[in-house]
Amino acid sequence: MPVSKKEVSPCPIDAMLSVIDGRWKGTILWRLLDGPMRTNELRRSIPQITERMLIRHLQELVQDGILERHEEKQVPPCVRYSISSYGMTMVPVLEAICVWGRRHLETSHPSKRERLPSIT
Amino acid sequence: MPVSKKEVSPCPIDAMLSVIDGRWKGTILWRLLDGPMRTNELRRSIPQITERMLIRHLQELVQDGILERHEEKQVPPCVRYSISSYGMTMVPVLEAICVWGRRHLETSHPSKRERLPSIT
DNA sequence: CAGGATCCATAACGATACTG
DNA sequence: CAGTATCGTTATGGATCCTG
Repeated sequence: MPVSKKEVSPCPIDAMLSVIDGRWKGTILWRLLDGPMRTNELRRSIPQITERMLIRHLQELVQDGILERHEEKQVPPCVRYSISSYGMTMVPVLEAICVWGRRHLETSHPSKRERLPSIT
Repeated sequence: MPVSKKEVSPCPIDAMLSVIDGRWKGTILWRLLDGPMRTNELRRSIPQITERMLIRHLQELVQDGILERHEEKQVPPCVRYSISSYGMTMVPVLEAICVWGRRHLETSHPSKRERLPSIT
């Protein structure tokens, strides 16, 4: 087991996790995989999320370059969020995560001590 | 955009995140990708981690079936952790995460407001 | 409708001392 | 060496009210 660059570099797993981590980010991305959505549309589609957390997470995802925010100047405001082209590079990984996650859900493992289910 | 089963099932992304989520789990798994390690060995390889969190995370990962704990009965104790065969099913996904994470680190995105670097 | 501002609860994490 | 126990801190998320 050779000394790898692990010795000196930050953990890339964490690098990605830091982007998709947050109580609802996984769910938000999951929803946006189907296409752009408006803020309220997203909110309704994730019943348990609060206004605050939705906005917060959306902003962070935008900051990280994963999402794009399209605002149509008008009253009342109309904002649409979509996965950016950079965010798209993450999609295959997200899908792999989905696949494993789905199997894990079925595998009905003893300890599901967590955040699930996020959508009921 | 058809109505998918998303309407009724928990989010599979979260399902997987719930397993690898935790301040140091990503890093721990990342290290174990190279092979089994002893508790203290792991600890030394992740300087900033505290005893408590290491043990906690290891236990959770074992509970979730991702890790295996091999204890050799002797004094002083010798415990080795390794990725279980179930955990192995997750490895390709972890690797995909690593690949994206590495690119993301290089992409030097503006907001790296997070947990990084976890290994200095 | 989108989102800012406040206030609060608590889960997650960290430091440290201790035990078989 | 591996793991417990206790305690303090802080980050995260939640509830609510408010505004252009």
